[in-house]
Amino acid sequence: MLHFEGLIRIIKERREVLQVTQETLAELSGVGLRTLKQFESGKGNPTLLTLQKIADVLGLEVGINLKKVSLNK
Amino acid sequence: MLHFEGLIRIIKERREVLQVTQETLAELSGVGLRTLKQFESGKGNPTLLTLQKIADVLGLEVGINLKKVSLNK
DNA sequence: ATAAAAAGAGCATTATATGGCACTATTGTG
DNA sequence: CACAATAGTGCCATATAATGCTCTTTTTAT
Repeated sequence: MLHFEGLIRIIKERREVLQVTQETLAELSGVGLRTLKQFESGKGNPTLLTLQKIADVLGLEVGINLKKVSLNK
Repeated sequence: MLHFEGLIRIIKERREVLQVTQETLAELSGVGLRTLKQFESGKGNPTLLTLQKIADVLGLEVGINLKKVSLNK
């Protein structure tokens, strides 16, 4: 499972900025520690609900937007 | 499973704007028709990968952003 | 350099998402 | 209205996400 680099990066950075450990984030969000570790380490394919729970605690929100178009590719 | 109204609305609207049926979107995205139906009807909790596949075909992308702060409430 | 804290990984179990099929309901067009 | 197309649902088998436990690796602080 891979392709979630962007999302993962944002979550990790945000967690670090807020000085929250995986363990604390797991507790606060209600997501299992194992699940969080899996996701942050790039393995795993979380459900939308799991992602939302994590994001929520970090003051983030999951959204869906128009893709930015890059002309050349 | 509920709470994904926003995401669902965007996907449905976008699908309708593009005049794509659920069936076609399912085929194009590689996501099972059943899964797509579940999601759009507000039942279901798709994985991030599933959501990405759907979004991708519609020219959308899943992202995570700072929550907008509402002062009151 | 070492100890403590935090992050990652193997293994096993449980919960749940996926997806096919057949059927029903809703919507839209004549 | 009436028929066709599209959307939603029950049932069910299979795949895989979620989670806990234990252990290893990496990072951080002293």
